[in-house]
Amino acid sequence: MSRIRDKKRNAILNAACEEFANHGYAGTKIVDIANKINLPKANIYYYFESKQVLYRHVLDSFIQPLLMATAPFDHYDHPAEALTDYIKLKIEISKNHPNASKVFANEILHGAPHLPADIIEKLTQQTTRASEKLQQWIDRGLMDDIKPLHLLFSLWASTQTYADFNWQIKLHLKTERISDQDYSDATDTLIKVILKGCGVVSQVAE
Amino acid sequence: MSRIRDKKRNAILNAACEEFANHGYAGTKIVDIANKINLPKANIYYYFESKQVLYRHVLDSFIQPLLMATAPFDHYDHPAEALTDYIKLKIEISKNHPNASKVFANEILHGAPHLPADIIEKLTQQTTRASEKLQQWIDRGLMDDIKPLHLLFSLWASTQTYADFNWQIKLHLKTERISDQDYSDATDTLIKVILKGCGVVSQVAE
DNA sequence: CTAAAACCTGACTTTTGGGTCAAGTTTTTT
DNA sequence: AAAAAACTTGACCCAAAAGTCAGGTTTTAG
Repeated sequence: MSRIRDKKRNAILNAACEEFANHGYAGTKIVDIANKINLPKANIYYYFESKQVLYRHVLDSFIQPLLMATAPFDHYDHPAEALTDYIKLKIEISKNHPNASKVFANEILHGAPHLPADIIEKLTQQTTRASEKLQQWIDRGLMDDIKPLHLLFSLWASTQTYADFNWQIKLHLKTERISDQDYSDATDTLIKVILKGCGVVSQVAE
Repeated sequence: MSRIRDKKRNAILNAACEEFANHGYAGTKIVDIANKINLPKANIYYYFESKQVLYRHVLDSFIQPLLMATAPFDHYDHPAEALTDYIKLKIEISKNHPNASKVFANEILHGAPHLPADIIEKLTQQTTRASEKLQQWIDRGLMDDIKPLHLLFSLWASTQTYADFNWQIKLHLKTERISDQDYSDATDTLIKVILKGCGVVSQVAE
């Protein structure tokens, strides 16, 4: 049974993701995706009926993991653990899936013109849940009285930036590639500042 | 002397900025910019010789204020004041110039393909200066030992997000327009979390 | 008032890039 | 081994969007 299909489709999706990440939807040419993996353009159209459809498949291919990032807010019942893990997870995603993050960022930046409604629905649900969890912790005195949504916006942006705006990060770190050490520094700095900044009580103290 | 020129060029630059912000460079059509201000397309070409040139002028028209955001790091010699003012200023910019911020964000997101070298140079200088200032304050014990660059990345991202990703902000705040109250909440939350998170000593205590 | 300069624009050309297709080759199935 | 199915691709088509221009109108300078 043809495994060629799966293999090729995957190669195309990967190349497409990179192109869409670097040039946006409108700025991406099918022929560039094709060239990147040494295929004639027509071959792309054998596997994906249109640019729109290809883009949708790219979105689908990574959207689930991205939406899963708020999981720590469900898994733990203490802000120290949850915030720590959330930051770690989000930085990890920025490190390992920068292109996916960029495509997603592009989408949001332009008002989500291609995001299917069910994805948007899930996005709001995740955020609402995380926000409610934070409010509970605030009410229980486990952290300072801080607007949960604004904290989430800040966390989201601060972690996302290592993928979305990695050009700038590299520029200022004066490096060609953001190193493991840099990601580690980013994670540590964020965890330190956010936990202390939110007045999260140490877990053992509970 | 013809003031028509200045007036029209300005109207075009504004319309162009909004279009470029919402659709990116490649996704923006000259005819849409023209329609937005009820001009025939050819009129745009009377004032700007090409799409590229128009885009450059849009960048030039707002880049100076954006680069000025780090001024508080030069004006003050204490992290409490400097960080507070920087956050206020950046949120103010996100509030008042969301389109400029978006165009800039798009540029960075895609690896700054159109940013002139001198702008990039200024950008790194500003960041370096702010970073050095932070390090001095850390050395003088005015705040915790935190990686200055990563703190700056976080601040930049957290404030920028209210312009760049305002679609998402609106979605989660369940509002059509981010209100003054929301911007105020954002500013307060950020100042509170960051100052405390960085262990910035209160100014009077010095 | 008039000539020059600046401005305006409908109709046009050119370029770009998404999408198609017919005529192949390769792989799979029986 | 032969038929069917899956895959491949060069050459093409076409719509959209960038860009041009000739011949007009309006504004400005003297």
